[in-house]
Amino acid sequence: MNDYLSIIKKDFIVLAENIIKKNIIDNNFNIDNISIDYNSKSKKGDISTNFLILLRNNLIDKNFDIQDFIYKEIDKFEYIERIEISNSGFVNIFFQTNYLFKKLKEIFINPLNYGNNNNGKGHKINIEFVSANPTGPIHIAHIRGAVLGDVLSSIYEKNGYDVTREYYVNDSGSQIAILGDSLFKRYTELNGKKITINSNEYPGEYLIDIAKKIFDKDGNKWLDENLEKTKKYFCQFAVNEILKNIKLDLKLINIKFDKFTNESDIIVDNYIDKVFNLLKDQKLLYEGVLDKPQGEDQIEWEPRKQLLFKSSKLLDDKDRPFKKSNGEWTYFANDSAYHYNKFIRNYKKLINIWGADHIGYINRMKSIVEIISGKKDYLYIKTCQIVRLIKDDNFIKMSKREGNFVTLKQIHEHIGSDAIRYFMISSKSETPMDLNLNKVLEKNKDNPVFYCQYAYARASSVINKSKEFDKFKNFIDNIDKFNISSLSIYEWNLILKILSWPYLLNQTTHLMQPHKITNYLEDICSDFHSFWNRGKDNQSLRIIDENHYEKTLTKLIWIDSFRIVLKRAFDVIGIDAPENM
RNA sequence: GCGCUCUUAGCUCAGCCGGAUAGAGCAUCGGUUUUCUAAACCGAGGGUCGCAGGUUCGAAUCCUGCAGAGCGCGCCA
Repeated sequence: MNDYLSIIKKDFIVLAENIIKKNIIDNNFNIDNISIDYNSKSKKGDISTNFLILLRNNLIDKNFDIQDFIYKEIDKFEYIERIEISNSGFVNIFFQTNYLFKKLKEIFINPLNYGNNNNGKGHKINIEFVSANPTGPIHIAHIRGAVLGDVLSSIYEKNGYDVTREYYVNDSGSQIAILGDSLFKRYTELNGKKITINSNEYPGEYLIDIAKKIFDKDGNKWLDENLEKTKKYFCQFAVNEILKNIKLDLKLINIKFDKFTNESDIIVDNYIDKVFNLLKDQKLLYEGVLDKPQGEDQIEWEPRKQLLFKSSKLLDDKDRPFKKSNGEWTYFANDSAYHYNKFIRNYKKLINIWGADHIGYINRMKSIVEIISGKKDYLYIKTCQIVRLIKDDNFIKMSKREGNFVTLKQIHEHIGSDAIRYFMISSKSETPMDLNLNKVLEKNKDNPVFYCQYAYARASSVINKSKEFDKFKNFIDNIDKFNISSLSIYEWNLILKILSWPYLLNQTTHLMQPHKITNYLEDICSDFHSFWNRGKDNQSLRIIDENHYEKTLTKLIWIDSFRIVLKRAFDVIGIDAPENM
């Protein structure tokens, strides 16, 4: 990475290593603690660093004049204009403006890839997300994980990883059997029978539509068929239809998966035996009885002997059942088999996105993947807290029992793809989110999606305006005729932020926190709107000035690079970059 | 009871592998349009960073305890 922040950080590390070699500081000095602060409000320079404070604290000879030493060393950095050292020891760094503008020009070498890097070196990683049971449509509880997984995937791609977006289809087990039964009931209803849907069955009206398809195709033929054959048929038909609709719904917000893995295939291919043997060899399985859980409604609990996984030896707080007391594998056992399957597909790393209701499941899964892979942090699990919808100042009430979840399709019809995608990643996924459906539709600065897209449209309008003048038409061809003396402090501030995009993108990936991107967007767009309005009072701050070619050219260069960065950020989030609004 | 996650301005949230005076938007109040998009901008007020200790040059950030909220806790997935 050769953005200005990565470069200076690297140079500081080299400098620190030299200082260590010269026996000026002791071994307690930790290079990782060097901060490069480019975005704090309190900073006094272009960037600031705690470098000197750290050095001071680790001096071997307390009388050594480290400050003077640093002044002299940093003087050798050709891209630094000057530094100022605060009383507390922060080093405030000012860059050479020529250097910064040179960096700005580099953006145009390959604008579509600006900010991308190859840290991933083509390594394969697997990101599994959504994986909603194919028993009903995608709804509000799935959306946050869906967008998060997709955005994380695209971030990893831009960091040079080969990403597989994967969906695990739970197409087996008792819930699917119940689904098949519910569908069959709807089918008999179409054939004139009166039905009642039990509380554990699926009441959703989508099953009526699916039943109609079978009825249109086969008439009443299934009423008298062999029961086992019928059950199997209705299960499969239901899963296929529902999955088809899930795919269509996800497509509405531009989410596509590279791979769907069926639980039934994992079972058929017997991966579970492999995991079973692995655990047996390591003596991590035993027949035992779990303690009574302490929840409220555990009245019917009675002790039962079953096969347990000794997950408490690893990361978990208690052991977990691997087989049911009737000898069947538990869901956890099947899921372990699935993770084994992912492991042998040679991924460098697995990432799972889970809803908050699975938090209690994390440690057992990480434990077993540790056994499977032999690596400590092979599996990373990112969790999403719930989203509550607010409309007209009230929470929209949802009940699983009544099946009245707000579906993705409904939300999409209401607010559209851009708003869904933007808002779903705009806060830290581990924090519960309230989404106000009225606010996200507003076309004003209350709505950050609009606010950022509007900045893009404004910047585009200048670029388009410039094309009305022959001399500015192909300004990029004359990129070397710039004159940076015409730039204001507001513009330098924006240029610094534009140039921090590659660093930010890399940091976002490292921390797996896409909301950093929306924060960045709102920050840089706010500065842009602010600058724009200054041009109303101060003619010299306006971009296009027919009579001053070099000045206009220079401004067009930075404003076009601003557009490039916004476009890259929009691209990662997956929202539109409109030139007109 | 145990585990995990969360608690920052009236509201919604950033900031968290320790760093300078804790930031933004909304809401409230007051200003700015003959101009490249005012769907915008500028300014003001607003804080015991849940509480209490600890670690240190320095804590919203790390550790411990406590309180509150959410999720979960054997044959559901």
